[in-house]
Amino acid sequence: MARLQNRSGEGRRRASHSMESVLNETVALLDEAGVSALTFRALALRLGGGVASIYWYVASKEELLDRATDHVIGGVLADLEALPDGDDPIDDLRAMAVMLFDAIVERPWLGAYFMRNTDVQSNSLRLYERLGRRTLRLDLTAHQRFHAVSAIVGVVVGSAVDMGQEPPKEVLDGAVDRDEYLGRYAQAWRELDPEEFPFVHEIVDEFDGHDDRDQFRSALELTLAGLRLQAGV
Amino acid sequence: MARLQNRSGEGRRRASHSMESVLNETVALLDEAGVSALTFRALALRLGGGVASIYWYVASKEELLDRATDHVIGGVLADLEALPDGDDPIDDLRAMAVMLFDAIVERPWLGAYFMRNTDVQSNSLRLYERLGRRTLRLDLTAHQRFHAVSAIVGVVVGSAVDMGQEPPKEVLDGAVDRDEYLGRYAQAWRELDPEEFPFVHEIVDEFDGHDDRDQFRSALELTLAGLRLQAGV
DNA sequence: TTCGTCTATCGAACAACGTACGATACGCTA
DNA sequence: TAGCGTATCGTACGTTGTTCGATAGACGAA
Repeated sequence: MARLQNRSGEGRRRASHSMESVLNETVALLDEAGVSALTFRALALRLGGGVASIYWYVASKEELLDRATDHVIGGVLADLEALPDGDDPIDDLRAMAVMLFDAIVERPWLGAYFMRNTDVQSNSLRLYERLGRRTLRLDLTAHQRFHAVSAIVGVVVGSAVDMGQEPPKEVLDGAVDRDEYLGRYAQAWRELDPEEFPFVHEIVDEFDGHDDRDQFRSALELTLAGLRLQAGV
Repeated sequence: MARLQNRSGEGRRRASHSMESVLNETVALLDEAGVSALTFRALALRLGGGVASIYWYVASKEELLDRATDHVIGGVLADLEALPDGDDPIDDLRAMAVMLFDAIVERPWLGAYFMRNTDVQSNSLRLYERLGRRTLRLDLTAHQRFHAVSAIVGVVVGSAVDMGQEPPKEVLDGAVDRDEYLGRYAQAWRELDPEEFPFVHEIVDEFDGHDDRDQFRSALELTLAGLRLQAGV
């Protein structure tokens, strides 16, 4: 039945893709509706082609995600390289970390895949290099340098993973906004026994309506302060 | 055909579960073979029952993972509460963070689910409270306190997420051990252009065969040093 | 006992997913 | 025109989370 439509002449055109278009549509899909929306079928639909075609460009979904991640990290890297070198390496590190974090805030799905496989993600490796290079002017051992950069990346990723969790669908639908969602948790916390949860009560107002960027900045500041101490600058 | 076996009299006994046994087998499955091995069918097999029975205890896989996580966090919490209060709150915080981290090292799957939903994960909330309470004796604002505890949890989770990634199956099978796996990456890095990747070359020997615990401890130390500075103690 | 009700279990089916396979269209060179 | 490498696609397979309706067992009321 349906086969008759495929006779040729009148039949549906074959789609024509490219690595670029595949990655772009993958990223668009991830941006619009999160990781759970990225399926080979949905992606094929967007590309106007068949499901199996995608496998010509990518061997698995894992590789698709790695490549999509590296694709957008490439953009972040370009922005990062446009950043001028300042006098203070630690200030530079902060600026870079904030930039990376902002990119992940814009695309929360990044957090889960960033830096997962530097074979495929060559831009991630370049970004790691870029970060680390700023530590070369600090008075540290190679050991300390390695750990310092890992710590900074850890702060970024750690904060980002928190936010990378797909919010409940009520929030995704827009039926409930983020502040109200946070507020519900805050309310539940407020109803806890103050004797048993003194700390939670102390900070519940801070938690309610808090900004993820502030939280990240504070964590980063602590790490950088520690690093500054270690480097003696 | 197969239906004849189910006549009764000679038929298979009905299984009898409990929330405890469901969670225990879930944890056992996760411990033995990782998140990808946790399927309702595999779990049902272990429990000696049917697949649908699990849904009497849990509404979804997500809830199963949340409850399983909270189940083991309960144990960690007990260990944490056995820890004596020292003179220095920051030393106490370090001890607690290390304890939590060690628990996640033992069960890498924990990292991905810990603290995801404090509705279900009441033990995680208690653990958060326990951590935060140590900051009450520091000279900080509520704002700073909130961020400090978030930062510490962030360091733990951030380090743990790195390690929580399921290793390639060659490592899981035991065909390749972790050091050799790290070594391959190190080798690939060593073959990069030293002009283009000076930092990667500087730290490749540190990366090769590095201990995740060291890496975590260093990151934690930086954060705690920053916190100590902030609190002025 | 007999009935009904509440708890718990289970087989079977469903839709959606990642993936494999074989067929085939298209553009090029010989 | 024939052949070949590139690229596309319909289709099917096995596995997954989840749903549904049936039903077994325990226990108190009649």
